[in-house]
Parts: sequence; structure tokens; C-alpha cells
Amino acid sequence: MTSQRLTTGALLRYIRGNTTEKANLQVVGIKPIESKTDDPSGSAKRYRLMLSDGKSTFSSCMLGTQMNKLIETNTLKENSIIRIDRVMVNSIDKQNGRVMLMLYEIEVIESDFERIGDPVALPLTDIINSGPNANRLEAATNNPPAASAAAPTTNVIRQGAKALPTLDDRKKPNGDNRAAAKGANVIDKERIINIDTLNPYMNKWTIKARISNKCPIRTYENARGPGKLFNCDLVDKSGEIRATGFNAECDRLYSMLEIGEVYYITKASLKAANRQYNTTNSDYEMTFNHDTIIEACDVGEGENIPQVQYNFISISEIANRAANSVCDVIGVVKSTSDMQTIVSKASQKEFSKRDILLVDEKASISTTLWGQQAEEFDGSSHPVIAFKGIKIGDFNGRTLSVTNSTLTRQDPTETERTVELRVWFDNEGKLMDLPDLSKAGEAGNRPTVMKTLSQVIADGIGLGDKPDYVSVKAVVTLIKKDSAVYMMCPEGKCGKKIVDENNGTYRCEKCNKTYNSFKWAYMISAEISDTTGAQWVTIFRNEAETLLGVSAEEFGNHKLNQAESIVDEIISKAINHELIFKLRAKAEQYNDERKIRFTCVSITEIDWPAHGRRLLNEINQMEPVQN
DNA sequence: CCCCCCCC
Repeated sequence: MTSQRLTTGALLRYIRGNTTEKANLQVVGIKPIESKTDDPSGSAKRYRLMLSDGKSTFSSCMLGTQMNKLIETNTLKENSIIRIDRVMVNSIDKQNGRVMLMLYEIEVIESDFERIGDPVALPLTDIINSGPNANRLEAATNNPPAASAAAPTTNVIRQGAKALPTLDDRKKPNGDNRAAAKGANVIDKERIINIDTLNPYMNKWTIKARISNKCPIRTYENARGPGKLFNCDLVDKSGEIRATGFNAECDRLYSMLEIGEVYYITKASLKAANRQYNTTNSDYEMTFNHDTIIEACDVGEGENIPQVQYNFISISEIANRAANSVCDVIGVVKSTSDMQTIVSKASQKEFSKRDILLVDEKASISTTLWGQQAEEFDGSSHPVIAFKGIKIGDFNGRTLSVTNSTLTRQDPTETERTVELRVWFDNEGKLMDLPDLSKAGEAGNRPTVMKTLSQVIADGIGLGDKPDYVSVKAVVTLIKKDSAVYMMCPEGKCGKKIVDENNGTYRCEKCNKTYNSFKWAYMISAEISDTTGAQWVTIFRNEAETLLGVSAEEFGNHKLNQAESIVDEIISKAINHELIFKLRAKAEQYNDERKIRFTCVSITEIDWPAHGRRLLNEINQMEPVQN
């Protein structure tokens, strides 16, 4: 057994918001938490740990549920030494500023160990006087800032206390009287919380939200018999959440909720959101229950509540999403098909449909409208359309299909994307030939796995008889500039290299003709590199233009004019840029040697906002806990 | 507690 040193003082630093260090700590207590909530799944078992840094202990440490098995397999037990790989501070009591540590990732360094030192519990004053850093970190997790709520135990509203209502929200001239008149079972409009702070462990809350979408009542039948339900989306300035009303609640609430109107809502059940059917940015979804009270907001009182919240992904990003999942997409209607009628296999019923080609700056996708929407749709003015909660299909690549929970908005004013796309389409988009995700044959559109360059080799990509497609995140490290362009046959689709006869004529062997002109064409040999290795790849016309930012014509003419410095500048701008390269890998026989040829079929910028969202989703996987 | 949304 090796002796492990604990990271003295780490607990206090964590509590004060300095959560970046990877401290070694000792587990000095493990306690299962009994669920006080009406969690229906019963799967939300959690463990609370008391940790020691050798000098101090802290007992409000929640273990992420994905690590429960460490305890259940006896790997993590009393006196185990762990390394904290990812931790966050979470406010558990806004009144007195108590915080807890959320352990998102830990590693068990020593399973069996003896107690180190004689640590004592951190004093309460240290725990509640969390430093200003806590604010910054809390903001990232959408939780109320611990520090701003920390000091006095009064109800004073502080700037930046996200979970508490703003002064504007609290100005309710007639609210008190109405509440008093109606007795106890009434909505407390003085304590409105933001949708993004709702969680299953809260027992009293009221939100003030707009219904941004409501789908018609649907009936179903399962083992428990028939039932009915409706879904709606609730939005406020902090976020959005999906809500469902079943049976009695469907009868009671469906007709009173109107799209676009604002309501006070209190007492409903919350559970983890089902990501397959839910595009809201909330971690939870709401089920209306017997105790749910909903009251319409007075006229003019809901003006500061947004109409709708979108979480758009670009059309090209749809290639990376699972079939049958839902997403929010915005694009311009580039073309519209005629109406068609199809017969459903399942129900033998007839349905009208119409396909539109939806396009944004990078790609297009076939999008199906159904029923009345298909019949009435007129795309002749090439409108911008936003779809919230549209379903991704995988026929011939990727398609979109409107469902009855999809919110469709034509030329929506709530997003600046509408104007951006309008300007782009009218100026250039309408003439651009962009990859169509609904045409599987086009190599650049095919969904691929992302690998590192060393994995590409290790996994034998391209060794098979058929070409393999793979994506890598890499930088261009070298470009062979002298051979980047060649003189191509001017004849339509020939594409062959021509021979310069040096007398103003050019000979194409393939066409067996002599021409008075030629075209410049790209065929770039470039080395791309990531942290694991490097690879030479071939880059043709479209991808070369994306990479170098100039046409082959322009590049070739600079070369012809011996404008060396301009050529060098073009090349140097393309070097050391991190991009996503989609490659086709195919083994080819050169004499006795079998070599894999890598051809670049698309080059795209890294979608940093989407990349960031993915990281944030990972961070938010753990639910906040109230103890 | 639903999660079907149709076809090539």
C-alpha cells in the first residue's frame, strides 16, 4: 500500500468556488439518502459522502449517481482515498447560503486505507461565507449564486440572485387582495421562480410562463387501459420546460391553456426530461397533477415573458444526430414539391404530404409537411421557417418530418436568424449549390464517425474493398503549393490534365483534341495533423476552395503571373486552422504496394457553440439535490 | 402514465 498524501485545505477551496484543482481526499463517511420526493422511477438513489482533506471534513458531498456502483461493488468505502476530477458547488439553501459539493467525476486511488490524521468538521462560518468565486461557477450551472444569497437570513432581493424574482416581477398591484379573497389554496404570485431553477426536489414553487406550443389531445391504449394526454411547452426568460397533462388533468387544463398566453403555474410533478422527445433546454419535464393550479396572468402582466425559445442546430449538424430524435431547425424554403397523397401502412388511411427543401448557409435537407399544413403551404416567396421539435428521419440520408408537437413559425421575429438567413438567401444562398443531407449518395453528406489520425490507421480505415468514410479534427500543416493546381481540359466534364503545347494551344489526350484555352483545377496534396499523428490527403475543387478561400481560377492565375507572395499568403492563411475534415479512404494498388488514398470530401468549421453545448450538457447531467 | 405522426 503506497502512502497517499491528502490535499490539505482543498475542501475549503472547493466550497469557496475554486473547483479546478484535482484534490486527493479521504472518504470518512458514506450515507445513502432516502428519497423524500415522489420520484416515480425509484431509481434516484444517491449517496452523500463525508470527505476529509486530512485537517477538515465536510459532509455535504453528493456523489453523482453514475458512480453509485463504486459503492455497491465495495470499491468505494469508508477510508478510501479518492481523487476529485470534477466537482461543483451547489447552493442548497438560499436563506442561509449553505452549499454542497457535487461530485461529478472521481477516481478511487486507494480502496482500502486507514484513517489519516484527526480531521475536524469545517466551521459553519467557513461553509456559508463562500467567496465571490462561487458566483461565477454557479452561473455556469444555472443555479442560484451561493455567495449572493449567503450573508443575512432575510428576504432581501439581491442583484444577481437569479433564482429570486426581479422587482418588476413582484409588482402586482392587486395580487395581495385577490390572494386573500381566495383563501389558502391559491397561487403565491410574490414568489415566482425561474423555469431553469425548477427541479424534482423542490416542493413549493410558482412559475410565470407563456405557452409557446400546445399539441392536440391524443388518446392511447396500454396495459393499464385507455388514456389521453396533451403536451405543451412553457417558456419564461430563463428557459423552457415541456409539460404533460393526462386524463383528468387533460380534461381540466387543456381548454384553459392557450398558445401565446401567460399563466401562473404551481404544484406539478417534475422528472428527468426524455431527450428523445424533448428539445427544450430544461433537464426536467413537468406533469400536471391533481394539485396543479394554473391561473391566467392579468392582461399586460406577461409582456416581459418571451414568446418562444429555440435551440437551433444547423442543418449540417442534423447529419450527426440520431434518427427519430427531435431538434429545432431554421432555414429558408428553397423549393416546394407538389402535394402528394400517401396511404399509411399501419392505418390504411390517406394522408396529404408536401416536401420542402429547407436550406441554411451550409446545407439543405428535405422536410415533410403533413395534412392541412401541407395542403395550405405556399413556399413561392421562399420564406424563412423555424421548426421547434421537428423529427429527424433517415430515409436517403437525413430528412425532417413535422409531427403534431412541432411548432412551425414562418418568418419568426423572435430570432435574428430570420433576418440573417433572409439576407444571405437573397444575396447568394438562392444560387448556391449546397450539400443536400437527403441525398445519401453524396459523399460529403454521409454521417461519419470522428476519429483521431492514429485511430484511423489503427482501425484499418480504408483497408476494405469499399471506401470508408471518417471525420477527423485536424489542422493543415503542409500544402504542396507548386502542384496545388493543374491545367484542366476546358471541355465540360472531361476533367483531364491537358498538355500545354506552348504555342497558345492545349492538348487533351482523353478528348483527343486541341483547344485554345484551358481551366485551372485544384488537386492539392496536403498534410493534416492532430495531436496523435499526421496524414497526407488529397483535396479537390470544392473543398480546396473552402480551405484556401479563393477559386482555382484565381489561384492558377496568381501562379501563372508568378505572384509568389500572394500565393504564399493564401497558403499561409490556410495553415494551422483547426477544421473538421471528412475523408474518403480507399486502398489502391501501386505496383506491388497497397496504399490507402485519403480524399477530402468535406471541410467544415468546428461548430463551437454546439461543441460547447455538448460539454455543458455533460456537466449538467447531474441533477441538483436538496437535502 | 405518452413518445403514434404515416410514403418512398
